[in-house]
This record gives sequence, C-alpha cells and structure tokens, in this order.
Amino acid sequence: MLSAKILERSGYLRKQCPLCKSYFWTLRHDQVYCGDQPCVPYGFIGSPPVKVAVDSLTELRERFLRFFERRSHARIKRYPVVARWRDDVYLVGASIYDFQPWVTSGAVPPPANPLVISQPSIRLTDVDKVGRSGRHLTGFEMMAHHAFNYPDKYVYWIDETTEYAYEFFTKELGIPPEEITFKESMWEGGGNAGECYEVLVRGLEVATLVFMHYETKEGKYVELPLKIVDTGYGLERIYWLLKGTPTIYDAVFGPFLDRARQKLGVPEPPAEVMGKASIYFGQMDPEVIGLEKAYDLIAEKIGVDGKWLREVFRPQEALYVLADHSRTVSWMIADGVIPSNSGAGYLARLLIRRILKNLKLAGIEAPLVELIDMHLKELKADYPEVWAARDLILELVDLEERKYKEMLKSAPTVVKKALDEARRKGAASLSPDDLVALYDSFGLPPEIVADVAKTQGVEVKVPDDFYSRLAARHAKKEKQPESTLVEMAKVIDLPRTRELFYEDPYMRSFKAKVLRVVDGKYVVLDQTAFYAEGGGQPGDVGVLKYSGGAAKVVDVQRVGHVIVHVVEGQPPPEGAEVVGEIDWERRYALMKMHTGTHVLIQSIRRVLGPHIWQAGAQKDIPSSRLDVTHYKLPTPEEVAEIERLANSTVQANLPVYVKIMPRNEAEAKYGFILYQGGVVPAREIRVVQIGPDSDPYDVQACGGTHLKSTGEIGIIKIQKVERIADGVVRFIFTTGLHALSYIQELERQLGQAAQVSGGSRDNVVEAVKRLASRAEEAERKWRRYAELYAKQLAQSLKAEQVGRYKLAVVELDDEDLAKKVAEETTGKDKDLVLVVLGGNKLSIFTGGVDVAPIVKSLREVGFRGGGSRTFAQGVYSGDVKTLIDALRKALS
RNA sequence: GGGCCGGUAGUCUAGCGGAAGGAUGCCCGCCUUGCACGCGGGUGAUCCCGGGUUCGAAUCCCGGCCGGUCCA
Repeated sequence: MLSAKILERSGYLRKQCPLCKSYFWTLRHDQVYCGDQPCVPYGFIGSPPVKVAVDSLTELRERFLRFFERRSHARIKRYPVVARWRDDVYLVGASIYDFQPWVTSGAVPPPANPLVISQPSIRLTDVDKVGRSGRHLTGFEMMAHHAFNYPDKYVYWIDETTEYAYEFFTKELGIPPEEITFKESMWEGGGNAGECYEVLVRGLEVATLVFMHYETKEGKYVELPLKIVDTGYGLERIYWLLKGTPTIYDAVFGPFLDRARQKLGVPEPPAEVMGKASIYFGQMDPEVIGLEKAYDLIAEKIGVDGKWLREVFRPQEALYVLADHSRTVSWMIADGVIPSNSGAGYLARLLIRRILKNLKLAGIEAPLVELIDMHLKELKADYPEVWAARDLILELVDLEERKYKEMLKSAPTVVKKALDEARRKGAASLSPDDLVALYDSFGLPPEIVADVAKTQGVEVKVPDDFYSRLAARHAKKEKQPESTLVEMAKVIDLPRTRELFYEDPYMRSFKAKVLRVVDGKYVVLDQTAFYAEGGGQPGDVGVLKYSGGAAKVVDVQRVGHVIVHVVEGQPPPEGAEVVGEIDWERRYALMKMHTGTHVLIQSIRRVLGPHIWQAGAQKDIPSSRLDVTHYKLPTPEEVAEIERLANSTVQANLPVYVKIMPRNEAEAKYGFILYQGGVVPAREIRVVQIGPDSDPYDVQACGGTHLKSTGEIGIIKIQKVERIADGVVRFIFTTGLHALSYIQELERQLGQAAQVSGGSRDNVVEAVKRLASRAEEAERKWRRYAELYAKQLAQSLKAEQVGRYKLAVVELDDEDLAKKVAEETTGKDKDLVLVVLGGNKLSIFTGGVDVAPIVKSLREVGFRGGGSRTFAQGVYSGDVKTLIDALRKALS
C-alpha cells in the first residue's frame, strides 16, 4: 500500500478497481473504477473539469515552474533532447534521463536539490499511434520536480510530493479534489524501480509521481542508498485536459493546424465526431484488434458510416502526424541530429518519412518545407534554439523530401518487378513476405505498394501485423560481451596505477615497480607514463628494462583502475624495479594528431556550421580519421577553408590547458558541446581547452595526451573527405612530419606523372589531357581500320560449298575482329558457316544454321565447348585438319 | 554496428552461363518561316574493381569499393 498524509487528511478512500485490480485513492464514494484507460472513457472532451484561464502551453509551463520555485525548488534549464552524456540511449525520453546514470547512482551531485524543470522528451515507442489515438505524441515536455535524498541529506519524500501534486492541480489549476484519482502502481525503468502514483483526472493520466528507491538486480529489488523523487507532469496532456478539445493535437497545435487546414483546403473536422472517436480510440488498442476493425467499431458506436469516417479521418490524421512529428524533428535537428540511415539520424528520417507518407495517403500535395516553416514560426517563441536552426532544418527537410520523392518515383518499376516475380512463382498477388522484403530493401511502405499495385490492376492486402513481421525478420542477435584483456579479478586487489602521462605528457621514461605479472605477458606497475588506449588514441609502445633483461611493450590497456602493459619477451619479475621507455617519436606524433583533432573539429564546425558533432575518431599514424555529422560531402572550397582555418590556429600557437573540473560546473560553463568524444564516466571530468580563458578556440572533455600549444602540431593536412554513411562525413588527415611526408609523396608522384606524360610539373594537367585525347584518337583510328580490315577479310573470304551450306575457315587471333568479320558475313549469307581459328581456340559463327549437330560431331574429335543456336566457342586439341574434316562431314 | 537489395552508353533500363539489346539524350539529314513533334541515319559501355570456377562470366562463387534501404 502506498499512502500519503495529504490523501488521508483530505478524506480520500482506497479502493480496488474490479477491472484492472489496481488500488486507487478517491474522494468519491461512488467511484468504482480506477479512472485510467481503458477501464473508463475520457470524461473531459467537450467539457473540461475547470474553467481556468490558461491560454497557452507557455503559460501553463510557467505556472508549473513558478509553483515549484515558490516551494523552494531551483529552476533548471532544459537539457538537449540528444542524450550525449549517455551511451545507452540516443534521445532523452524523460526528465530523469538528464540525471542518469551519474546523479542517480550517487556518483555526481545534482545541479540543484530539489529542482524543477520542463524537459522536452522524445519517445518513439508509440509512434504508430500518433495522429490516431488522439493522445499520443512522439515529442512532449515532461514537467518535473525532483528531489534526491541521500543517507546524510534528506530533502522530501512521498508525503510532500503527493501534497505538491494535490496542491498544483487543486489550487494552482483549480481542479476540484473529487475529480482527482491517485492510482497506485509500480514503476520500473533504466535499472531502477519504485512505487508510484498515477494522477488521473476524468480518465486522463496527467502526472506520475515515482518514488524511486530500488535497483533491479536479476529480477529482484535491491534497496538503493539514494531515494529519488521522480515526477512527470505531461505539459501537453494537462493543457489538453484544460481545453477539452477532441484530440491532444487540437489543443497543443491548434493555431498551426488552423493555418495548415486553411492553406491545404482541408475542412475543419466535425468536433463531435472527432471527440467521440477520440474517446473510443482511447479505450482500444488498434495494434491488437487491427486498425480497419477499429474504424468500423468506432463508426458503429458513433452511428456513422465506416467509409465516411475514414474519409473524414485520414486528412486530419495526416495533419496531426505532421504537427507532432515536425516539432520532434525540429527539436532533434536543432540539437545536432542529421537525418541518416543509422543511429539517431535514422529516427529523424523515420519521422520525416512518416509525415510524407501520411500526407500522400491523405492526398495532400504541398511542399513539406513550407508546412514545416509555417510550424517553426509557431514554435519560435517557446523554442528559440529551434528557430535559430531554421535554415538547417528546412534544408535537411527539403533534402529528405527529395530523397523520398526519388524513392516513390522508383516505386512503379519496383512493384512491377515484384509482381512479375510473384506471378512467375504462380502467385496472383504479393504476399506479406514480399511486402516486408520491399519495405526492407527499398523502404517502400506497404500502403504505398498497395496503392501502386492497384494502378497496375492488382489488389494487395496489407496485413495488420506488418510491423511485427518486420520485427521478426530483424530478430535480435545475441550480443557477445566484450572480453577484457585480463580478468578483472586478477588485478582488482591492486592499488590504482599512478598515471604519469597525465602529470607530465612529455615524460619519455620513468622508474616503476612491478606489482604483478599475469599469464607471463600482462604487467602491472605502480605508476606508468605509458598511455592506455582510450578516447580514440592508441596505447603507447616501448620497452620495460630491468636488471637481467628487457621486455617489449606492444599494447597498453586499462582494466578497471589499473593499467596493464602487454609485453613480448621475458617479462620482469614481480617486485622488480623497471625503467620504462616509451616510443617517443610515435607518441609525440599521436599527441600532434590528438590536439590536431580538436583544432580540426572546431575548424570544421566554424566553417560548416553548429550542427557539426563528432561521430567518431581514431588517432593513428601516419593518418588519423575524424567522422563528423554533416549531410553532404564538403566542397573542395570548404575543405580548403577548413584547412586554412585549422592551420592559422596552429600558427597562432594557442596554449592548451588541461583542467579537472566537477561535472556540473563544466557542463554549466561550456555546455554539452564538451561531449564530442563520447561518454565520460566520472564525477570529475578532464577538460581540454585550446586558447586562452578569455576566448577559447575549443573546449572538450577528453582523456588523451595533449601538446602544450598548437604550434607544435606543425601542420594539419586533410588528405581525403568521404561520406561513410548518410549524414556522416569522414575526414582523413595528418599532422606534423607525417603531413610533410604526405606532401612530399604527392610531389614525387606529380613529378613522375610529369615525366611519364612528357610535360613538366607546372603543366602536368595539360600534358595528361594531351595524352588522353591522343589515346582517344588512336582508339578511333583502330576501330576504323579494324572495320575496314574486317570488310576486306569478309570480301576475300573463300567459302566452299559443303552440301547445302557454305563453309569458310579463317585464322584470326583477335576476338573483336572475328566478331566484326562474322557480322559482315553471316548477316548477309544465312547459309554461311564461319570458322575462326586462333591458337587452340575455335569459334563458329552462322547466320541461321543450327550449330548444335556440328558441335556434337566436333566434340568427338577433341573439341570442348558449346554455344547458342548460331554460335559456338571452345578449345580443341589435336589436328586442325581432322577437325575441319569432321565439320565437313557434319554439314553435308 | 548488423541484415536485405542494387551497381550494364551522359541518364533510365533488359539480359542473369554462350555474338551486350532497348528507351531517352547527343550529332547529322529530311520535314517546317522558326520551334516542337514526326521520319531516316549515326554516336555513345574496361557490363564498379580484384580474385576464383568454366572451353566460355555482365550473368555463378569469394573479397573489396560505392549507392539505396531497414533494424539496433
């Protein structure tokens, strides 16, 4: 039982729902059901529970935040929707995501305690229901207050949290207490769990109050030292409740929908029908009973024609999808997501394609860019950062729309091909498996396939379970856990290795003591200057010298809190004193690469735009690579500009500072742009800053070894840019002396090319062009003469009459020429059998003579080969004369 | 990161073990006041690259590269 003082004090009763068996608290003696979907229908549509003047989402959000500020919560700025501080999810799906895992695990203190926030969140789990159910959104704001209770610092818990909710809904919003139901439930997610209240008003869940205090381990609940108040108030849901509109979309996107309807000439939906449908839709799950059946059921309940209902609904649904998805996509792009075929980018593409598909199926023809631009103007006030990314959003949407149209254009051909194939196999239409294959390989949604097939006169039935079939095809494979170099258990008792490479990145040799040797090749020291692989920088190599020998260090890895040296040769004995020497030339080159990477990504960002984020990087010699998010291959001019900017930064010889900072402080000061290299798992993070405090060029969280100043990089040379995936561009570059070698190599090749082409270095291009045109000319001439020669040969060909056929034998080594001769002769004379001999190869060309019996007889005398009706080819062994005789015999 | 599909004239596409075919474009001519259409002729392809199987590979197999798409 989950109880709260405010409920008991106010006279709430605890009851059990006869349908879902949940326990709930209510003031109404006559309330039987829990008040949640699907046990009860919505009761607020057309008649909201209060007449309170809340005119916009902005106002509601502000009232919520102020309400908690007045109750001593610190207001926190919203986090990005892209969860760059986590490696387990792409997008933020709830306000608590902002604090997982570092705060929730207790490793990092929260930015304030208690705090209040309104966090834009994205959830794609119910994406198929958006636009249809009347209440599902892919993007929403979760308004939340959080309190983190530590063993030594208590903030507040169930009683206060419930009272806040009670007061917010009753006093701030003026909802009568008897309208509010608190349903008890259990919440689980992200490895944590706890009891919770679902706050319900007239059938709509408007908030969830989670009391998180368990960790889930092997299916069991383990009490956490930290007790976290995790609440979520749905901004859009509450606004809908207050407005009582037929769907949540009408409430949230009302002004936009009006303008869109006007522009597209889509009539206002009949509010009463929409409202009723929304209520019924809320109570059924179209995935389970099937969408078509759901429509029919609803039509029946409302008392209208099913076909009519569909016609009314389809364009409205399309607009709802447009409104919801376009806001979500805008959030994503503004946060640096580039639509692509993998990663978070795929999710953005998915949403854009869903919009396009729905508009098309509803028969709405309008450029998506214009519709989205219209929406952006509505979003401007609430989301200024979205407005700032307007140009990028529109460009990317336009790009996606064009790609999608391109795909649709290919649809008739693809569908026709699939139909032909199906017919060949004896099927009259496309099977569900065919549809899945078409979607998988070409991205053609089954509805569109059905549409296209119809125009080709074939009915295709789209199965209701299409998407689960698709899922089955992509059944997950077991991911094998990454094996660590050395079993953690074998080094867990050792003290943390002292990291000399951080204390002095320029240290080349050091003295240390051998603490342990595992399996004769893994050496752990008490301290080391060998950098352990991490952050895209390879581990160092070098040597460990000790009295009586030396061992080569070939790799260095972190295992837990110690650093393991992988050695070849006789390892030093445990307890020995060693002198470690690192391969400084290599290491120094890698430092140039690493600092160079930071300079480069910032230069790319400054040239191409703020949507540039690191998508991966590997430092190596002689070349390194840096993958960034960008939607097209940069032009040679852009690359040149990036190089110029990067090298002027090198020349400016900016200082490079490394600071260890508390996570919250660093995030507050620099923002999430810190996390270019991925997740940094620590309470304190290592910040690498290039340039002075007053005007830093670049700041990143990074665990690598860096130079003291950018001048040491020497030079940054981009060698190649390539698109490794949609939305990801790879820069291959080099620095320092490796860059010099590269340039020298280019020069050497240029010199050679000049020599071969007979020009000088200054005019190689001219010389090569000349060569190419000469080659072309020669080719043309060769063709002409070959043609002439073939004609000549054809004319001088002596054919002997054999039976009713003519036989000609010619010796030719050139297959192309032989073909030409054959064209000349067999085309004119249908009775001619032309035999071309070349080496031990033999070809027979005829104009119309069946070659099969000839080949058969030739095989008997050493010929191996075959061919079509009028052509044969093969090799022979033995005497030519025998062969020709056999031929004559076969012909006559 | 993984699965699926594909890569043949400038562009689109057929062929899927036996002489690389069509459409469109381009060039020339005819028709026309001119353009477009129409007609006749011509031009244009290392069948993505490398290896293997075969007498013979665009076609089958293996490995790359590139593109598309779906799923994480």
